[in-house]
Amino acid sequence: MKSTGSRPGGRSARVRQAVFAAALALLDDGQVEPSLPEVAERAGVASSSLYRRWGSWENLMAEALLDQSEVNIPVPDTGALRSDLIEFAEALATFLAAPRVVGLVRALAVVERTPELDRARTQFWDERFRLASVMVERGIERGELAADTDARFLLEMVVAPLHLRQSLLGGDPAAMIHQQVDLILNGSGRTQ
Amino acid sequence: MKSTGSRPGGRSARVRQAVFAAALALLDDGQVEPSLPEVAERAGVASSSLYRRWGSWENLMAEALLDQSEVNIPVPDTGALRSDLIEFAEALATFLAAPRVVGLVRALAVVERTPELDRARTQFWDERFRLASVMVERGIERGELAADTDARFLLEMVVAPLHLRQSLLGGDPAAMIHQQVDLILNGSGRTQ
DNA sequence: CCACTAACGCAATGATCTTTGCGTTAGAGT
DNA sequence: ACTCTAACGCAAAGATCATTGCGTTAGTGG
Repeated sequence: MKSTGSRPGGRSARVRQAVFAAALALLDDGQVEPSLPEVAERAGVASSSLYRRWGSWENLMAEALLDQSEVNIPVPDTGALRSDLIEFAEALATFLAAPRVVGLVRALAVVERTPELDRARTQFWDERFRLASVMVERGIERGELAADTDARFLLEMVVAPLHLRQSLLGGDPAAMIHQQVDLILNGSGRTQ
Repeated sequence: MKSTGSRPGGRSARVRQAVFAAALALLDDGQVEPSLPEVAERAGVASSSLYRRWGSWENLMAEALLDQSEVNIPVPDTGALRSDLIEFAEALATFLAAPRVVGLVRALAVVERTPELDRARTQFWDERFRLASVMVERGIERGELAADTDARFLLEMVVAPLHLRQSLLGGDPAAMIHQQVDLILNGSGRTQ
């Protein structure tokens, strides 16, 4: 049979990668929301292909996001939870200020809410929180936190203020990291 | 003399209000970033007037934001800081889910950063945190918090996770409000 | 009440985006 | 190797955005 399946191999894959690379490169150049024709030209493909495939910049970004897994913060292991969280938060603050990441986050915030995209976004964030959770787990093993500590919640408390400042308030996210981590650890019913 | 001054009265003021109302109405309809012609048509004015006056959707939003002060969360006074913060956070969570607010927040997050907009945004947030600070001040007066408590920081810790879930993560912001407030108060070196 | 003019509306223009038909190309299946 | 077809490129057509010149309107100041 000829199959009814899609065709993700070969040429399509090359176009896909070229487009993602071009899109991210435009973000790096400071472009906040490039048009599809701009992306197409930079990628060396026809803009009609982009319109047919993604339809909009937001949809393209959402896919590029899930594709490029280089969107990661290194998880430190300094031997103590407090310094781990501070180091992680500082790396995150720097990371969030990069043009590419600003563009990604904006796109994520604006993209149309479809069931597929919701699943993609959930998967994206779950994965990142899962990676960061090892810091909390090590903290629990060292006895710095109660065994039933909600790692996801704790990490949300760490990253949320950084995101808020970066995307809305506009201040310096890094300025309050120590204050934050101290508050969170102090309030997390630490055992020591 | 004939003066060189501007002319903010009468007709101009009517156009201004009509445009702001139309812009917010479009946000209510789910439009994230309406074009100036769209706003103009809804407002019943010529689009050329919008281009001359504001030049872009971003500039228009900045002015509309500062003009429409109806963007406020009622500040509760229940007699205890914990219940004040919980009530406030729950109202905020509901508020953030309203289409108009989703639009405003998205617009604020997506808008290009110009010096004017930075000032407008800073003023906007300063004013809102100032209003909410009375909760913290009353808490200090009641002896629930240390006198040198950083009200702005504490409030950022309250609102940040709600914003994060609403605009990025996608979960239910209200689900963790108690957990949040307990953590924050517990970690704020409360005196009781 | 009259003169002045900032701000407006209208309409033409050019730029850019978006859609669409059609022929072509290059992987996929046999 | 050969066939099939999804996805692509090209280019035309239409839609929308953005700019600009010019006449008109309605507050402003005397």
